[in-house]
Order: sequence, then C-alpha cells, then structure tokens
Amino acid sequence: MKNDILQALQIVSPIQLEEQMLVRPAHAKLGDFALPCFQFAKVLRKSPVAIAEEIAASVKHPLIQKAEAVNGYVNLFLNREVIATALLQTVLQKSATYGSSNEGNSGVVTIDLSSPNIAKPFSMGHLRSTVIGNSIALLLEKNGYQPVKINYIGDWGTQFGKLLTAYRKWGNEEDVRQAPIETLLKLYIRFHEEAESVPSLNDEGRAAFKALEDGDTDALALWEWFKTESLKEFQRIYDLLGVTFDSYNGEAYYNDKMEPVVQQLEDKGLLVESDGAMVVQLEEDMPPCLIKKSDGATLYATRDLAAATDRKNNYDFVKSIYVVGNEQSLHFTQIKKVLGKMGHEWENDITHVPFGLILQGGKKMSTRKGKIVLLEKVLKEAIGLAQKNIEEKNPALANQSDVAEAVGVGAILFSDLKQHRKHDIEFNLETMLQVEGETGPYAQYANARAHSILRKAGEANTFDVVEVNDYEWETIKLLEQFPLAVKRAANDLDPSIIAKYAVDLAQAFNSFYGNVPVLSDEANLPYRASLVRCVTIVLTESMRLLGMKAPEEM
RNA sequence: GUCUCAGUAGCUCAGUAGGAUAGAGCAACAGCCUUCUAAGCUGUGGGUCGGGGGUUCGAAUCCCUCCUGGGACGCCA
Repeated sequence: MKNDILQALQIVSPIQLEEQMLVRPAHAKLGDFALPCFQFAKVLRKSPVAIAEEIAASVKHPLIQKAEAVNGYVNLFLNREVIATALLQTVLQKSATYGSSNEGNSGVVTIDLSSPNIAKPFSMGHLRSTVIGNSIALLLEKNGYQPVKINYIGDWGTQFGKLLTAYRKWGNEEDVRQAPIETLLKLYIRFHEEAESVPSLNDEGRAAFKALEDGDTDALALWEWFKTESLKEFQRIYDLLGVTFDSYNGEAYYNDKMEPVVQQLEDKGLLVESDGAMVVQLEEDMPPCLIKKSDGATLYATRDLAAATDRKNNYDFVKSIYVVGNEQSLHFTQIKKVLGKMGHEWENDITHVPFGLILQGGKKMSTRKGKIVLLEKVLKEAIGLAQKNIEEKNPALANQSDVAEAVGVGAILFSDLKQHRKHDIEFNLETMLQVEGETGPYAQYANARAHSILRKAGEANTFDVVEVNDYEWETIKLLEQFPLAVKRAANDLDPSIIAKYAVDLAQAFNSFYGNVPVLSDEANLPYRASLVRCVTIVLTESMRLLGMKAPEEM
C-alpha cells in the first residue's frame, strides 16, 4: 500500500522519492501518510510550503481521497472504503497465512535456546532464552525458514566435578531420591559456601570433573542419575510453556567431537601454550580463547566450537542463532573469531541474540548463592490467579483449567516478550502477574470478546463497506501493518515487535467494539462482523507467534 | 581500568532507517455494567527524553564528551 502511495506521489514530485521519505503523521487527524517537503527546499530553491502545496494540488490516485498541504507537509488521507474492502478480503482469504512469506527459501536456521543446567533449577533466566528462542523460531518459520530448535542442555563442565565432590562429602541417596534438584542445589550452594574458607575444595572439584571426563564409572553413574531426574523436571515446564525441541544434544554430546577440533586448531598452528593452558590468541583488545585447562580438561569454548562445527555439518544452516544472555557476548565473539581463524567462512552466519539479565535488587541472580526464583512456582501462581479470575468473572465457562493455564502462562510469557530483549529486567512477580493493560491476558481477552461477537453474529458470506468510521479505520490500518511487523520481527530477531503489535491491535479493537455497535446495526453487520473476524485471525496469529494460546472464550 | 549494554512521566516501558504538539500501561482521580463477557471503555492530571557540546531547515533518534547503573574481562558456563 505504501508503495502505491509513493508511486502516486512520484508522478507529481519534482524529486526522486524514497520509501523512508513517506512518514506517518504524528496524529490521526493529520492524515494517514505525510510527505515532509523541507528536504527538497534547497534543491528546488523554493519554500517547503510552496512545494507541499504544488504536490498536494496535483496528486491523484484511486487510493488517495484527499491531499492537504500543511506547514510544508503534504498530508494524505486515504480512501478508506476501497482499502478496507480489499484488506478484509485479503485477510479472510489468507487467514492464518496472512503475513507469511517465503523469504527464507526453506533455509535451515539452527536456534540454540533454553539450555538449562542439569542439577540446577529452571530459573527465570532460562525462561527468557526459552520463550524468546521459541518465538524467533516461529517467526522465522512464518518467513519461510526452517527452524531447528536445539536445547543445548548444560550437562557437562567443572560444575559437575564440584557437585560430585559435594555429594560425596555431604549428600545421601535418600534425599536426592526424594527431591532431586532441590537437594542437589543445596549441595551446590554449600560447596560454594565452604569453598570460600577452604579453597582446596575447588581443586577437588576440578579433579572430580577430570575423572568424569576420563570415564570414571562411579562418577558417570551419578552423573547419569542427576541428568535423568533433572530432565524429568524440565519437561514439566516445557509442557506448560508449550515448547518442543528438535534436539536435546547437550554439552556432553560433544565429548567425543572436541578432539578433532582441537587437532585442527593445532594443525593450523593456532593453539599456543599460555600459563600451562592451551589457548587461541585473538586480537589485542580481546582476551585469548581458552581451549584446554592446564590439567588437560576441556572448557566451554572447546565444546561450543565442536557444537558449531557439528551443527554446520549436520544441518548445513544458512543461519545459526544462539539465544543466550548478554553476559556471554564476549564468549560468542571469541567463538566466531576462532572459527574464522580456522577458515570457516560460515562464522558470519552465526548470530548471538543476547538478552538482558533478570535482576533482583539491581543485581544478577546467582545460583551459587542460592539467589534464584523458580519458574515453576511463578507459573503455578499465575495459573492459580487466572483460575480465580475465571471463577469471579465467568463462572459458567467450560474447560476452566485449560483456559486458566493458557491465560496464566500467557501472562508470564507476554510480560517477558513485550520488552526489548536487551533490557535488563528487575524481577517483579506483581508485574508479571498483571492481567490489565499491556498484558497477555488483555490481548487474549480482546480476542475472546471478538469470538463472542462472532458467535452471535452468524455467518456472512459477503459484505459491503459503505463508510469506515475512525474506530474501524484505526483497526484496519493496524491489520494492514501486520505483515510488516512480522517481517521486522523476523529480521531483527525481536519478538517484542509482535507483542507490541498485538497490544496495539487489541487496544484499537477494544476501543472499536466499546464505541461501535456490531450486532444491533443490521445494515453494517456483515462488514463489521468481517472486521471482527479479521481481528481474531490476526490476534490469534500474533499470539501464536509469541508461543501463546488464544482461547475463544475466557 | 578496558570492552559492552542501558539511562524517556511517581513506577514499568514504547518511540532510535532524523520530521509536526515526545506516546502507552500501571498507580491516582472522575465517569460508564436494564445494551455484543467491566481481564473492558471514556476522560483528567503528570516530562530539563541523564548533563553538556556538535551536525541539520529539523535531534529522544546521528557524532563527540562527561555522569550514573548492569554485565563481561584466562583455566565457571
């Protein structure tokens, strides 16, 4: 639509126009599009006011109803009825595929997301990675890519040496059987507390990890056990969130895939010794990348290099995305540099999608100090609150527990996805549980109300648009922008664009049905019901792209 | 100290391919349930866009500089 307008202006413009020159006016009263003419004044040696007046006087196009020159701007008012008719027909016809594209040309994109650590609780931080990654996968899919979601479980590393040490010193089988993650977490916290006064514990931990890596049977058995119990607990959360994965290949999966990478680094002369450890030197302003510890054990970077190579070989990705916290930015820069030095030109296809930390009291939460908020508790609380709301507001509702789950989980998901990824978030349960204003339940409620109207409106096969009022027009303009929002969100790998869009659309729709009768105005019923239908289509699809459910009744 | 991310209303945040009077939500206050579900709608008040320079017809947006906060910075992941 914007291009049509631009072409119409181009015909009468004395200057070559570009897409970004056409802007949206500050207020709806000023029109639907505007062309500021100040930028042309110098070239044309005429006042912007005069230029705007000339353009406004001569522009002509079926989509443009009126053009006004105001203070150097050409303000354009579109032909609402023509646009509304075409748009509603398009949305009705395309339904859920409205806004889809095949821009991605079926290229595979691997997405590293969630990646919780074994023997540690699923924290709020993992929630961000999980829901942002999941939404990015859905967005890429809608744009024609083939996403592959990889849950790179943190099931290897020195931390397990520490945990094994702690378990052997203070733990017992019975407690772990009773409450696996809780017990293991306590042991882990105790380890770090005691290590502060007894630093030799850290050496013991490292030695235990070395033993694990060398295949010690006893250590391996314990590790397997911890892992099985943890995964069971994680699965409960994934079920609630409605997130699935294409691969659960965690860090341990790469144990036998690191040596070839290390060998390659050595063959290319990139590996050098430094203080007993093996490192790859990078640019001056960047610390070297540690490949092997002085005791010969591997490190995080070693595994990530092996994993990146393995993913390229297996999936031949066009893009490889890592949805991992801000604090690991340096790590990923280093990984890319090392891959580049190895001669892999696909280092450029690797993208770290960082996100802000969840803070408590302005500080990072730390598992080691036991400062952590459990996601499962938060989800349960949100679902409980939704259930309470249903009992109060709509006690006759069927499938109450399903709806409560959809709404409770939706509230949590949305509160996370609506803000830009890079913002640190101060943890605030109250904010997350909100159901009014710019929230998930608000969008869900608008959609439920729309469905409610449709249930009473009956089926209409055709509609005529006689006149589009301001409420309808705002809603229609938003519907028109959905494909653009989808494209931007996919390109920027930023679900918050869709979340904000969903709120905007819900607001416009709420305002519309709060002020305009749908059912009681029979002449306009087919048209307005069609508009409502389109709103449900686009709202539902928006929420789907965020990983949220959109109940038809709540 | 170096690198990096951020700083917009009392609070949480949009807006950052430069455009008109900087917008929402929450909280506060005032209305609206005999009319499509009040998880809603309508209205009011609320601002040195961290400070200071610069570029531009025009800057919250671009550049420089300073201040504040988060995070990272070799044997954790």
